[in-house]
Amino acid sequence: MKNVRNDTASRLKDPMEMRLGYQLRRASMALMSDLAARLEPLELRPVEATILLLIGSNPGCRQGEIAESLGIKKANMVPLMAALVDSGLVDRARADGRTHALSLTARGAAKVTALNRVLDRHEAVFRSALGSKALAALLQSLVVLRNGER
Amino acid sequence: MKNVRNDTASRLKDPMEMRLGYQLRRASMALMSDLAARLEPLELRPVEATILLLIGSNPGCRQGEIAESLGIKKANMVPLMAALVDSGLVDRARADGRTHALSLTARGAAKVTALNRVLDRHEAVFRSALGSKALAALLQSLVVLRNGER
DNA sequence: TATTGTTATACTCTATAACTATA
DNA sequence: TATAGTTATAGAGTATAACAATA
Repeated sequence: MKNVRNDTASRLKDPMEMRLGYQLRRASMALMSDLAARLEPLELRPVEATILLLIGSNPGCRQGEIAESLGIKKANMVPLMAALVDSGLVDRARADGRTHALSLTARGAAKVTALNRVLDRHEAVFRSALGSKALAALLQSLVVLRNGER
Repeated sequence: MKNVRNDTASRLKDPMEMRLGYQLRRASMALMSDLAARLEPLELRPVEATILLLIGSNPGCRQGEIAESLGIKKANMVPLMAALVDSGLVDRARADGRTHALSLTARGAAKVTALNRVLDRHEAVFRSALGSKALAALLQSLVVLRNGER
């Protein structure tokens, strides 16, 4: 016997069980950690993956637009984008004197193809755990939470 | 006119719109940021708040149990707990030579009371945006995602 | 010998202010 | 004068390894 207080496994009583924000965060962490592990073979982190997807869907976009869309400060985009350009996945073409038009290179596009396959497999696990009805309701609720916050 | 591509506000097309993990993370961030702002008057960060709640519900628990329950490495609990003890919210009583029994001080208990009021107000905003049926389904789905991850 | 808490440390993420060069 | 991108930097958050005291 390991513990006096509790035969099963000394689990603490959890007062956050009914707290929406807490459960949301823990669920999000579970998915993020699964995703990060699955992206490792592609040598991508989750942020880099979302940036590539965004550029792929919006060729010619600016760095600041991506930052705004992802909720990242523009200052923090600099090293992220530099890494993607350096590894030959993103092309940065001068648009005017202060803006760059971003697009995927051939290697970047191939990476996005592989990436989407990984994402599909990643999501399949969790989608099937929910069922399609609960899944649709969940996605809907998440949008409400994200937009109705203030 | 600000932009050539899009009259409205130059919003990028969002390929992550249907991605569960992404929406989960963004919704979680929205709630976390609202919560952090509401906790500021109490001089608590979200982590500290959850630690206080956990100690309040599990008087006599060990530091390592809290770390495990919250998914925090025990090494990172040290400065967190030290701060809570230093500010007079948590009492650390020697249990045996290597463990401490944690409990709330009177000030800590009062803080938790105020904290629960803040949490209730915080959640009310988001709960009412969803409706009680969607809310119950959401909480259920979050638990499934968190436990069925592997 | 395994466990609890600790130290030291490094790496990532995030936030702010100030700068440049262009528009 | 405002904007896009950049630099530098500071603060959180998180991860690992190694250690002391104790069980």
